[in-house]
Amino acid sequence: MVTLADVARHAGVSASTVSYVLSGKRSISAPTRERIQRSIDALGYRPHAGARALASSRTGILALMMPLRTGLYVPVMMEIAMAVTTTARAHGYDVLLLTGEEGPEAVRRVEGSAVADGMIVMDVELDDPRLPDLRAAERPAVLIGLPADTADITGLDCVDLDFTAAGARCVDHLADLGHRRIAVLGEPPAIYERGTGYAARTLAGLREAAVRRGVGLLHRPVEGTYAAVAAAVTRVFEERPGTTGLVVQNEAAVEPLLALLRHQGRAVPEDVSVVAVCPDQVALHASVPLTAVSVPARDMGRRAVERLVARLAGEAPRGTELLAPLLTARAGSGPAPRTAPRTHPEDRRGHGGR
Amino acid sequence: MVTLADVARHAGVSASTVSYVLSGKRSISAPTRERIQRSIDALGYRPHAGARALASSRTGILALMMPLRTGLYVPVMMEIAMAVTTTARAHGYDVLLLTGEEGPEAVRRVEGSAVADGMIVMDVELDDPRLPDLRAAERPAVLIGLPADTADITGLDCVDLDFTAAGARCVDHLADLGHRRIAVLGEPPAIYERGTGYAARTLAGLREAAVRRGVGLLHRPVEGTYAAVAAAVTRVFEERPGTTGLVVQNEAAVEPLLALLRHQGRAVPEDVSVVAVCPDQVALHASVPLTAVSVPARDMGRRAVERLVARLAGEAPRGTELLAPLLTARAGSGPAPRTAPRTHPEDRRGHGGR
DNA sequence: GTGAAAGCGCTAACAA
DNA sequence: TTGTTAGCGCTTTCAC
Repeated sequence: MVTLADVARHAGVSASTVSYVLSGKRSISAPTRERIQRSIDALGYRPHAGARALASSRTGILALMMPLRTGLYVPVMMEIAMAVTTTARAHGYDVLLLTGEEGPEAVRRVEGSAVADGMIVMDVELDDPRLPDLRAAERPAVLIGLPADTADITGLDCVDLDFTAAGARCVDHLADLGHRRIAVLGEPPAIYERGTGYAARTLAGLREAAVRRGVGLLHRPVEGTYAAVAAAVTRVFEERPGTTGLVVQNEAAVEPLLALLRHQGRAVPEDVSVVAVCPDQVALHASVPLTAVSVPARDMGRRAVERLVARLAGEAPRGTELLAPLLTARAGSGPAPRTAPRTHPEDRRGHGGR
Repeated sequence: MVTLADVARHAGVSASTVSYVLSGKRSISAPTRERIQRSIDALGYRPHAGARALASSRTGILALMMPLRTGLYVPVMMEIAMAVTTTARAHGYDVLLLTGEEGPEAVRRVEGSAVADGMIVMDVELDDPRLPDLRAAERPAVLIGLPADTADITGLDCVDLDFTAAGARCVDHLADLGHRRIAVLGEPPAIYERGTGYAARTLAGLREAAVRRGVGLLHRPVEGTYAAVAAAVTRVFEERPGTTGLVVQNEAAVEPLLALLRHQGRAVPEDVSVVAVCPDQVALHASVPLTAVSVPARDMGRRAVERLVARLAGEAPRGTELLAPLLTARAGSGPAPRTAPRTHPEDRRGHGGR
């Protein structure tokens, strides 16, 4: 293995000079620097990560804590992870992958063994058990998601989509189009029960806007299966026959929903408008391109890294950063039908796949 | 920060004794070991990862190189990554996430800077540019996927599903049910062009079995959009009207396909049988539970880590391990219809969503 | 602008 | 069974 000492000898300088060429923390004369650089290239030298970590107490690694028990549809998580990784690389960092299931222990492990310089935590719950350890930690952490308490005050650093505004935006869009009765197909019940912040905040935004705009709102958590979606939608139309607007926040439910509406003979958007809260790609590739508030997974991952790197450089103060929701109108939504939609004979038949 | 020396002082022993308690590489008397353990707990000591890496030249980290440019549907990649991470943890390793886009340079970086003890490489292409560096590396690597040349001979270590057998299994299943004309909806053209091994191997298996069983086989690469699937399927039924068996190897195409068949009035499995090559979860949660050869993502990740860990322990020789395909029959496939399916008026209409 | 040298915290011979 | 000690390869003060 080629060491820094080898490079120094080859270039006829001292070890410290080589080190300073690498770190740029000292001005080096051009000739010396070039000579050293040639030696580095000639010998194929790479600094030993462990030695560097020991001497400088900086590892060049960011830990990313990612949920393990995501269900079937995980593009958002994946996109965040990849954005984190590429952004980190762009700043000279590598990414260590931790599973959320390790819980607070993983936080302590990273902190105690100095295996990473800081961490990014995904899938934050309203009352997350990792928060105490994250607050106590020396190393900076950035959360993707918001816990229940006001993050600013408690010294945490958060990045997230403004889901409250996103929910409101969906209702406003439909209300602007003349829809008076809206139903929401939400994430599976387990997500709400677990205390996942984004789901609760979206719902709050939906409700606030519904009250403000004077439109009726029905909320149904659903599993992402065809049968579950069919059951929920059928009930909605039975209980609120005049429903013409649908909001979906459940990636797995999007295609089942569209298939079902087609099956029931409800045209989108002529009879029913559908607005989704999901990644742009999902909305775009659906069998009917959907109007959607996009979940900017890439931006979230990127911003989280940028904040963390800034903190490591001693720059930024901590705080909460909410990304503004962006609604893109597509074929899935249109003006509310002027007359109540005709009765659908399918409403009385059973649905749910086969 | 608590160091090993602090623990030694607190317990009244030498540093090496503490080190040996931690590593278990030396027998320590019970009283001493317990006393030291109490000191460790009392002080909350954690070994410094960098110091350990420097002194022992072992980092306790496995690098995982993962494709970045996976399309929309990535459950398989995600599941492998998570299986790798949890299995690695179970063996005392952490996982460093690298993007495949870094290419051979990432391999050199890991090798040169000793940031990980070994690596796992996903998304291996038939003639992968990373192979030379992987072969030259001191540190062991395990590939998930097979390159073109016989891996055993060239000293690489591979884990993968036996996709050739998987393809054959699909055709055999349909042939056993009496189907005589089979069409394959494959991955997007780019996947084949890129030289991704699994797609080519599956196709080889499909073709071999088709010849062996004397059934007709049509192969169509498709993008995972409703429009693309609709176009491909419509063409298939026009060109081979008697087609009653469909094999899908394209996660994104599964739901569009089922929706389209429903739309065309082709009952599954009465008119058309559908067999998929995909993760069990995808097959199970489809709007029609599909007969499928499951891609055992979890097992692949687990086995890759186990092999790598064995190599790091100096045990195992390198070689290729192909996991046997397992076909699970579900509602999506049934006996071939005895008469040719009726003509579908939809065949003459245009499809493709909206 | 450059060099010398003292660690960083741990492991693993070598000694006892 | 335990202790002593020499590094591991790099960073960074201090000195010139």
